[in-house]
Amino acid sequence: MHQMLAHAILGPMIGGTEQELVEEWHGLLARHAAVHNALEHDLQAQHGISVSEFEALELLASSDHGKCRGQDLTNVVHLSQSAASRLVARLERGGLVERVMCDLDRRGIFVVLTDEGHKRYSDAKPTHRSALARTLRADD
Amino acid sequence: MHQMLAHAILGPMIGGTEQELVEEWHGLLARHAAVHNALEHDLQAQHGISVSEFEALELLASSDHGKCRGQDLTNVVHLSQSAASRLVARLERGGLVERVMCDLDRRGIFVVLTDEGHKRYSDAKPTHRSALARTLRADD
DNA sequence: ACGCATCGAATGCAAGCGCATTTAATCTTG
DNA sequence: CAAGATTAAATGCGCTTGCATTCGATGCGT
Repeated sequence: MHQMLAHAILGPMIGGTEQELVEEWHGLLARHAAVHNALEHDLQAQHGISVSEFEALELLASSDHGKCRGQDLTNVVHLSQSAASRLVARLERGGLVERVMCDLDRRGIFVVLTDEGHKRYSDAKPTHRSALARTLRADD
Repeated sequence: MHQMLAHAILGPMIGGTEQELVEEWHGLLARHAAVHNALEHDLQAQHGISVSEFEALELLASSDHGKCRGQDLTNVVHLSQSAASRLVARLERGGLVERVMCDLDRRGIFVVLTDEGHKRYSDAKPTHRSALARTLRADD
C-alpha cells in the first residue's frame, strides 16, 4: 500500500523496489502469455504445429544440412529433456523430421529435417512472424 | 541470411526488423522461462504451491476481506477457465481457500482466503520476492 | 410472462509436461 | 584393462492443461 504511494510521489525509481520487481514480473507474464497464446493459436490452426515444434523446426532449418544433435534441441525449446525427446518423436511421427544414429557417439542421435519438414517450416514462418509483429508491440 | 548482414551493416534499427522481432521474442521466452522455473522450483520446494497458485493467493490477499469472484481469478492467472476452476478446487482441497455461493448472482461463486491460506501466502511471499530479485535482473 | 440467447462454473477427455528411472554407450581411474 | 561414474536419450507415471460440453442461473426481446 505505502509502496504505491512511494511510487506515486517519488516517481518510478529504477533500482528495484519490491513493488517494481513484481510489476516487471507481471508485465513479463502478461506479455509472454499474449504472444504465446497468439502464436499457439495461429500456428496450430493454420499449420498444425505448436510453438515449441516451430522453434525446433526453426533451429533445424538454420542448421547445417538441417541436422542437429538431440541435445541442442533441448537447449532451445525451454522444455525438459523428456519433453524434448517426445517432441522429436511427435515431429518424426508427423514426417517432419527423422532420427538418425550418431556414428561418433552412439548414445546420441541426429535429428534431421525432412523435405516435408522444411516445407512446413517455410509455410509456417510468415504466420509466426505476423503473429509476433501483431502482438509483440501491440501493448506498449 | 541478408537480414543478419543488414543488422551488422546498418546497426540495430529500432523499428521492427523481422530479425529484431524474433530476437525480442526469444529474449522474452528465455527471460520468462528463467524466472518461471526459479519461482516454480522455490515455491514448490519450500511451500508446496505452484506459481499460479501463488498468484491466486496474492490476488485474494490484496482483495477486500480476502474474497473475490471466480472470474477475477481466471483473469489474473493466465490460465483457461477450466484450469482456473481446477486451481480453485486444488486450493480448496488444500484448505487454503473456500468456495461460497454468491447470493446476488447464483451462477457465480466467491473464493475466500482461509486463515491457513493467508498464512501460507505470507510465508511464501519472501521466497517469491527473493526469486524475482535473483532472476529478473540476473541476465541483463 | 415465456422462450431463447448468454453467462459463470464444473467436468469428461485427450494431450503435453516434469520427475524419476532405465538402458546403453562413453569416459575415467586405479 | 576392468569397474564405477557419467552422459544421451527414452519411457512409466501422475498431474495440469485446454477444448468442448454440460448444467443451472440470469437477462432480454416480444
